[in-house]
Amino acid sequence: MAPIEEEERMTVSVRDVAAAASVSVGTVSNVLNRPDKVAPATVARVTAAIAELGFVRNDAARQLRAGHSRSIGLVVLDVRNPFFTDVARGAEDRAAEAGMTVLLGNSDENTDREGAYLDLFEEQRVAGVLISPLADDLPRLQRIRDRGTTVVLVDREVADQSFSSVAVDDVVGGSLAVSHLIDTGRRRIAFIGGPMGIRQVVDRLDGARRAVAAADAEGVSLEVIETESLTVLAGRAAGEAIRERAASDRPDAIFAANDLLAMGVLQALMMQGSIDVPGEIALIGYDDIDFAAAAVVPMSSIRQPAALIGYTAVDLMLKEADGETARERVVFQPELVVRESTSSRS
Amino acid sequence: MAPIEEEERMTVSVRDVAAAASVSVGTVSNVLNRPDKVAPATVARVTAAIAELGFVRNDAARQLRAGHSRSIGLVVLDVRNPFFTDVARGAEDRAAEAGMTVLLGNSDENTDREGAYLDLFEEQRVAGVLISPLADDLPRLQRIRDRGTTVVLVDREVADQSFSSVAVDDVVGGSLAVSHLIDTGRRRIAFIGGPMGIRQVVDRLDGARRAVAAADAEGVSLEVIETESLTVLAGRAAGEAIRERAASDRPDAIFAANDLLAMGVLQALMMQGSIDVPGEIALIGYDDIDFAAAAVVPMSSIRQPAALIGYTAVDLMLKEADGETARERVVFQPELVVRESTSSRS
DNA sequence: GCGGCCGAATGATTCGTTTCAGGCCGCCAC
DNA sequence: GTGGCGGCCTGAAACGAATCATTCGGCCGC
Repeated sequence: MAPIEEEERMTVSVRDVAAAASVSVGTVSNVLNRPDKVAPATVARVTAAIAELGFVRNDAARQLRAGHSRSIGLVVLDVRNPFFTDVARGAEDRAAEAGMTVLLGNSDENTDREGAYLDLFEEQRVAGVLISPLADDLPRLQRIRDRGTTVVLVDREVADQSFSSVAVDDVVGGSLAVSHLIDTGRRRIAFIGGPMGIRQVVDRLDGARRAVAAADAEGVSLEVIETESLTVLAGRAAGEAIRERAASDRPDAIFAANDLLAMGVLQALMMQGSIDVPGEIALIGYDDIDFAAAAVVPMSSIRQPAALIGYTAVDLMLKEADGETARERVVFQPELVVRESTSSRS
Repeated sequence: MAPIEEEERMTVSVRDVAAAASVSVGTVSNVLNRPDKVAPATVARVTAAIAELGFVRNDAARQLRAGHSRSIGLVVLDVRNPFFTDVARGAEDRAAEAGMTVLLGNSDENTDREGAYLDLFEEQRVAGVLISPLADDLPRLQRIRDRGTTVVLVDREVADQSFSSVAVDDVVGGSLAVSHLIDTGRRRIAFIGGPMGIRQVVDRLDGARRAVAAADAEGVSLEVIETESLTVLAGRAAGEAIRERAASDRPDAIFAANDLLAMGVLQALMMQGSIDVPGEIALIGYDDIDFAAAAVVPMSSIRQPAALIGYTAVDLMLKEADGETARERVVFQPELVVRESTSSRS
């Protein structure tokens, strides 16, 4: 007895469509790609056959022939960070304009995962890779580029012109944040952020240091509290550590390396209403994510044009892939957004 | 004068590797896929050649041969909603266990974009599609399924067993939320959510209605305020409309269809401290995203096991694709999380 | 009536990988 | 000495769409 045929796995190919419409495969391909080159009656016949058979193009075959895909790879540090989803949105918008797609990879601040995505994207022969790189593995990116895949750095610059890049000046951002704290009367400032392998963190801290150095005020100190990641959880841990200190030993202002951290810090400080923000401690974050404005205490932050960064990154990638321009560096300026969490002590 | 050779677009294939290592292409493929079947010395030679030439597998060719890809498509309503990024994380985890990848598509509550992603995924011959469908275009999904792509519904059930699905009982969730509001003494309840094309919204409203009907209290009313989307912005607009009403005309409790909306409503109500939450109006959201706990007024919400939903969805997809089991429906139960935004009037 | 031309359609070939039926060789058992 | 076996390797045949040099047929102009 023959086994029951479970499921008719119908794989309809151009050949089948061609047969059904009594034309050659070449003509089917033309209908698909240059319908104006085919006689209207034929187009109609082929289209009907496609609909009837439920033909769906096989992208793998297309790509194999074309040599490259119509997708763009984007590797970000943390998808759960609204800043990066905004970047992704911007990238998607520009990609859609060019009829392309964005594949989103999440390195989760983890070198191995970052590497896995890079491998994947290279194997997929994506048109380009946009990456917010974790550490300084530029040689690797260079190798990828040398093998023919365009690479654009997101939120990261590199001194020589070896890559196109889109970034925001994080040193200026850090400086803006801390100058603001000093201007509103704070003196014992703490920077919370990490790991120090991440460039953004280092730059923002650098900016903070410069603001302190440049301050036209006395007795300004800067304490650095390193965290293991840039998440709400890490922020909460850091905040709890501060809450447990003697009141005299606490900073009177905190600059968190991003809003996620800042939200965690805020939660920890306010737990059981133990520490008043901004009365006792002022708090400023970075990125100005949507939720910052809706926090327990509406949070001051440094705004970056997230969607625009993504949009521009894809733009540069397309330009470079076209060989149209030389590599290009775009740098946006951050902007201070003042809310209640840094208002002066009443 | 010959034009300068701009860039040596080197496309290294298995054939080149084979030549370099003096073996056949079949052997190179074996080294790549079943190294244990190849003599150690040969493996070493081939591996060296791969490294030297910088060979990178061409996924398109692999896929073409295999007939299907090692990716899973996931279409969500809104990437900016942390609930969905959590679902995506869960899905990624399960996919990674199976050596597969998740492609994330964002329909943005837009039918066209949803359709575009479905087309794309089908052309890519993904192993399966997980979708949180926008409206009731089941026939379309059925067609996709009939053409051989496994489809799993996420956060959506369907009466007959025509699809595997993972969902949370939103009617129960809506009921939980409103019962809680009634239990804490609220009477004039407003439901904020929309568009009504989205099933989750309708079900949560349905649950709300049931809770009102079942209430063991007098004078309970339910007003429905429809929004255009489930975003912070839409919530803010709805909240502003309420703030502008005469105090006597305002509800004393609001149930928002998700936390994003709720955050927007909260922002609007508290603007200039005009309306006290929960004193004047209690507020409860849905999803229990991380930021809910850190809101101006820590927000009560209905918790769903987001990551688990994603994980399970991939799991069901893999099972169904293996033909291992019949289609399966998994339903999780939501959970009430009480915070300050619904505490009783002091 | 014929050469020339043009739009339309053809179909063999290509992309890079995996698979699979064989082939070769050395070794063991009889 | 021969048959059989297993380990290792080979190379041709797919997979499905796109390309492009050809061919076909009809029409115009002379």
